[in-house]
Amino acid sequence: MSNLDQARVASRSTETTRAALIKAATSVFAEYGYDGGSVRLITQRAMANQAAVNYHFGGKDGLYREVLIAATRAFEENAFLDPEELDALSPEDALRRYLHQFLLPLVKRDRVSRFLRIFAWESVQPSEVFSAFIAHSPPRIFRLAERVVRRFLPQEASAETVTFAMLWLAQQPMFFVRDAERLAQPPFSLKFDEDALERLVDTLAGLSLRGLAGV
Amino acid sequence: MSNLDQARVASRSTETTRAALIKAATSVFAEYGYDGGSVRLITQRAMANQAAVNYHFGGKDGLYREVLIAATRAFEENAFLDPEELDALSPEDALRRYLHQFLLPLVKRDRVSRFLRIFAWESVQPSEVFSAFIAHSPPRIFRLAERVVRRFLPQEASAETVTFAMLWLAQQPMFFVRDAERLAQPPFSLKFDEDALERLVDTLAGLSLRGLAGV
DNA sequence: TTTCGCTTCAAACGAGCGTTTGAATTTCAA
DNA sequence: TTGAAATTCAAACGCTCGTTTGAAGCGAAA
Repeated sequence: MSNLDQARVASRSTETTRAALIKAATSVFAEYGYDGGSVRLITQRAMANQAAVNYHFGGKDGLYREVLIAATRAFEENAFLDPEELDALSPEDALRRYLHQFLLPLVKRDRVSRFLRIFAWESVQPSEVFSAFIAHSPPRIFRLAERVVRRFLPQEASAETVTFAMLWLAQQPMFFVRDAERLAQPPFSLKFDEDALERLVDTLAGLSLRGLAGV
Repeated sequence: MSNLDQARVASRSTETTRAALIKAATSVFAEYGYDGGSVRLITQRAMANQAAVNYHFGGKDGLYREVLIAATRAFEENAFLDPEELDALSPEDALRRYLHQFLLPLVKRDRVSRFLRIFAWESVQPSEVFSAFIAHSPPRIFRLAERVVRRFLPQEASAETVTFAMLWLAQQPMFFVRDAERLAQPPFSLKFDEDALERLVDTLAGLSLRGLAGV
């Protein structure tokens, strides 16, 4: 009908506003978390009206859901890290690849970095939206980590041991990404350029592979 | 003067109110962080008047500062973990002791657990009060972790490597303590009783000592 | 050009926040 | 017992929050 056609044509400016809001919301939620990120700041950065959030997404929670969908899509992109790509590598290389990929946000301040930071917020301040969102599909970072640790652990390892090891590995890069800004200041004063990132990957891979005693 | 005497004597009921406020503030800030924890909820739990916070502590930030002081005192207590106690143990036992001590909050829902959770909040949402508080004295958990890793690393290890390894170790127990509630729910469903805690210490100690390849 | 949805907009609403106020109450030396 | 200082209290202030409202702007079909 003409209604639909109108909607489709008019959706060009609609999509502009929607996309600007999602982009602004991603950066705001990454900075301040879901509760701390205000609709006023989001619409200000998106150069949109405050009411636009409710008009296009039904409310703040609807906008956040769209951000999470975009984040999931970004992680699922094969360009980020393909599960089968991990299987093709040796266990050691798979581990290094995993660490490197999830530490990349330290030097590339891109969308993925902001998505990881949103996940970090959720680990301290879980929102209902996020809980419902991941209820039936654990975040990819955990599935990839499990795939890596299973390459190392013996077949007879208990499910609990696998889970412990998986969480142990998964949170290692998340910590450095989440706390990067704090670590950049005294008393740590860690500045992450590309060389420092490589050294960090080396150190973490060494620790994870052989432990403290093997460094 | 009589003024001072009065103040000293009257301070009995004053101390009651102050202590109740600090205790309530500790649990509220542990649950909701500094920004998310409201003065109204704190005074409600302490069964005190809202204005009491400003009267006794000058404001919300003053109360938070007192909580951080109490937290520091709790960590500095030798009963928690004595740095020299670590040196008396073998490197392996020092590592196990360190992990066990910082994972204890998983089964003991005590004050220390709440203080650790406040630190977790600060790693995502740093408050000015906290930043000023730790500016010239890094939290004990990091100093202890450095002491442990130095037992393992070779003398010629670079300062950066020591820092990487120290952070790597320090954040391992913090993760499990911080995310305990989330890990208790699907898809992980980890319930931490005392036996599970021992198994977790075993697993983490094994991973940290010998790495994934040595499990 | 008129008409009709879709979208934008400024303004306001109600709720929660930290803080202030000034009076009421308690405490204790004199 | 009296009087002054310390403490408590209910109420209100000013602010930010997410959301709602109704009018204005807009583009395309008629």
